[in-house]
Amino acid sequence: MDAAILNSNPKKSIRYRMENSIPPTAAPSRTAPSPLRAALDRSAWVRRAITILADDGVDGLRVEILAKSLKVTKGSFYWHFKDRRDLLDAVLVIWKEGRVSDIRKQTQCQPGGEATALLHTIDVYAAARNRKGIHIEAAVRDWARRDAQAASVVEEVDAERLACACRLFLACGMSDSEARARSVMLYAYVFGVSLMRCDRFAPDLLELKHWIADRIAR
Amino acid sequence: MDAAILNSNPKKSIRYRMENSIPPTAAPSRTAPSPLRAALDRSAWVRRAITILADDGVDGLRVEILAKSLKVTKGSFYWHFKDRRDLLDAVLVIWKEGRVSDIRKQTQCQPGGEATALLHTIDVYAAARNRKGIHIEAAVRDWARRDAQAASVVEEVDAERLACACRLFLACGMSDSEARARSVMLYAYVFGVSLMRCDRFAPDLLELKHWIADRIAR
DNA sequence: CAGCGTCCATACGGTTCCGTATGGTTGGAT
DNA sequence: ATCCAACCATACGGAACCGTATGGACGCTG
Repeated sequence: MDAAILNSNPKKSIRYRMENSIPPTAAPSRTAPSPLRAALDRSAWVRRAITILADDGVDGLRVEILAKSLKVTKGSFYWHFKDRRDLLDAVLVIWKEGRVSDIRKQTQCQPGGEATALLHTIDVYAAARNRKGIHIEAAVRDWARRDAQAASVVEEVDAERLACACRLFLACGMSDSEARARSVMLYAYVFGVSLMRCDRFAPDLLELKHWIADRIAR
Repeated sequence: MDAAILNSNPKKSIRYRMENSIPPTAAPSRTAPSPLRAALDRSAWVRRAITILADDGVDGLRVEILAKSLKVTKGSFYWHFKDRRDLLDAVLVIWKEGRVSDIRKQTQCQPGGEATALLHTIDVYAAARNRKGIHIEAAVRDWARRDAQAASVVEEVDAERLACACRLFLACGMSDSEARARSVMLYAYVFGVSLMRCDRFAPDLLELKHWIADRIAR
């Protein structure tokens, strides 16, 4: 609701062939044709970029590396994107959309099922199985420490997640301040475990996590 | 081609200064010579390197940037360090020593004061006041995602911290598994809050933090 | 078939950074 | 006075990348 940043810019699909000042004249022609070798589109570049981001961080996300990863040259990249910054912004938009839709899906529940939905949310987000998502999350958060745009996106995602959790806590009958405190505790814990290396300290990590989740949610 | 023969210096294979962090206790006559412009030593380089690491991450820690930050050229750097990796290893050693000694200092207490020591530890580590330490922590942890050496150091630091907290919980009379679970929850929370941007969501963050700390430690 | 838009390859100049080679300066020991 | 070791500057080759310029292949359309 309060999302002030609406990304409804219709001119976002400008191709960057030349710096001619002529905007695309509507171009109401049909969708992408299908040549024999499937042409890459923006989303394919962004998807692969997110994979590289997860592995190597923002500073490791280089256009020539990315192009080589897609078996093309950067001549293709600069047709789809104005520059590297343009790619990074697109990555942030896609990541934000995915995180917002995901947290809404994870926290939706029937009336009365809020407590189990909370435990489910903690379980999903604190699980080590979704390693790629965790790596992306860590990379974006580290990126946000030095980039204002990334910081803004992280803040919006955090706000959405906190609001989703808070809604569940409130539905469980908690006070406003307790619901907010538990929400902060929930996500702080979830983000924290993804950073820690406690395998040696806690061989029974799964049981510990269940104990902790129970203590956060109830 | 035969220019090496003209050089009368027989040993020129190693130009950079050896020996890592152990101060030379031998060589009694060798005190610090004080030229007009104080010469840099390894620790000065490492200290400044950690500052840059906090701001720009590992990938932003470049030897030419670092040298310029110290008002010298990299010719000086390569006298003190074998290469960039040598500097990074030294950074890890110094960081680890500092974190281990710090957590031991924070968690030491008189018998009977374990509960307050726990609250104090949470308060110190979750406080946003030590911003530089948080940034270093985040940078090192992100670094550890792609570097085995850094990952090893992070693991050791985490193990030491978990052990320190666990000791306090055990002294409070908790069972072994509960003490370990609470330790994991404590540090996961502490690391997590340092990553979150919840100012907008929780204007009364201090009260929330106290509520959370009480719930973790008690 | 001629023309145009789409998508990609190639080539190039420029910047940043690494690591090495080598020379210069300084202060203390001999 | 001289020599040496500590410490730093300068210069260089090479690699990795960025962004631009330009042309080519290919399919669609008039």
